[in-house]
Amino acid sequence: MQCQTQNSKSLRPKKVEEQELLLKLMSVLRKKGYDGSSLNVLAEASGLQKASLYHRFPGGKKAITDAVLDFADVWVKSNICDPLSDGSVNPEERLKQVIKTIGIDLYDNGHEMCLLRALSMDASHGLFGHKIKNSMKMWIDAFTLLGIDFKFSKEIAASKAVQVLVNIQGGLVVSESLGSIAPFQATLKSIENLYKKS
Amino acid sequence: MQCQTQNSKSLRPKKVEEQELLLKLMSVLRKKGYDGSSLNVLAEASGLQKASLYHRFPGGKKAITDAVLDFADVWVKSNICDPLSDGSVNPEERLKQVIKTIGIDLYDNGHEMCLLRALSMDASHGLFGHKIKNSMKMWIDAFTLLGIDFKFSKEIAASKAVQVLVNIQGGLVVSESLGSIAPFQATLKSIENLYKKS
DNA sequence: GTCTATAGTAAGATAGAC
DNA sequence: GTCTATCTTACTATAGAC
Repeated sequence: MQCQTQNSKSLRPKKVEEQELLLKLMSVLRKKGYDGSSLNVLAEASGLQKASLYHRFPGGKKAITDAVLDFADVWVKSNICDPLSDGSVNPEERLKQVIKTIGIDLYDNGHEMCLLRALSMDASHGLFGHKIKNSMKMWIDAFTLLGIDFKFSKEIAASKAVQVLVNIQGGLVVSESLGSIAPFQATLKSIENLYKKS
Repeated sequence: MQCQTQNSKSLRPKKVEEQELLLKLMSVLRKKGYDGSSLNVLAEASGLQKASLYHRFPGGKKAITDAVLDFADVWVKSNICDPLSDGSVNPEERLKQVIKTIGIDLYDNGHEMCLLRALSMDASHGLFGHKIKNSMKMWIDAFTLLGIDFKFSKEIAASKAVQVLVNIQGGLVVSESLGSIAPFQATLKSIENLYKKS
């Protein structure tokens, strides 16, 4: 996910960095969804012109969204999934840290939307349904492994993992609808309780 | 919500019933969201031409969506909120029946989307945010009253009501992402457990 | 109340200069 | 690699006949 090809000389128009470009494009897709993210909007947000976006992503809007989905997957794997199964930390601490990452870095305390949900409407679900499903599975598998480390059975761990995702997604939707981050915050708290041994 | 004005004579082109018209329009908005619901699509789904839709809804797409949101509110009030506070039935039975209504009639076992969520993206949130907030509050207030009938404190009842909405919304999102109704079904079950006294 | 036809605008996408 | 300019299509919205 770094810039691999930088022309050695003649850097007049200066290539926009892939990573920050994808971040800007992702920001638009999260807010506006697929149908609402026109190339005009994507171009303005990225600082490039439409034709430049087509040069970077010859497949147009679909290719942009594919790249953003892959970029998000890499981020989630390294910031959520991998920390969740880091054997050098105890499960309680892992969960606590990851919930913090989810709340702050990923969703900005409930102010940011979920990319997968933003792409869940008819048109984009048809185009990216398979990737969305795999990304969601990645989350659930990671939390299932955590549940097993908590000594829950495989079945209980899988059930709790689904509940985690339901709580995150539902908390985001309700918070946005009400215009208050309180439901999302309460929901993150309740996820910790899901794994409390009692 | 019935047809109030039917021309006594000369019913050549036959007016399309308001109720079934709104149902067809709502179906499109739920699936495709605001940006994805073009007037061409809305016209085709409704069986009317674009110009006829403008005649019925002079404000265009925004007016259509406003009418659909009002229509949905009436449905939810009479099929969800009112039954939840029906004093002639005990709270346990009320909850059971309403969960059945939510699961089957409203969301078709998790196959149908939530209208409020479908309208939650940037553009439509800006236009209908106030109505979305009020509709969501209506749900929460109704479940809060139910919790009070269950003898929970006002605060606990309000907290449980939010959890109900979080579970419904989250269950729908996760079910759609995974392409399986199981998470939504499990989520509805867990709502009943929220009100189990023990 | 519904229709066909059309105006005006914004969309996705490409060609070619620098 | 980025840009301006342009093509074609789809969109919102309106005019006017039946």
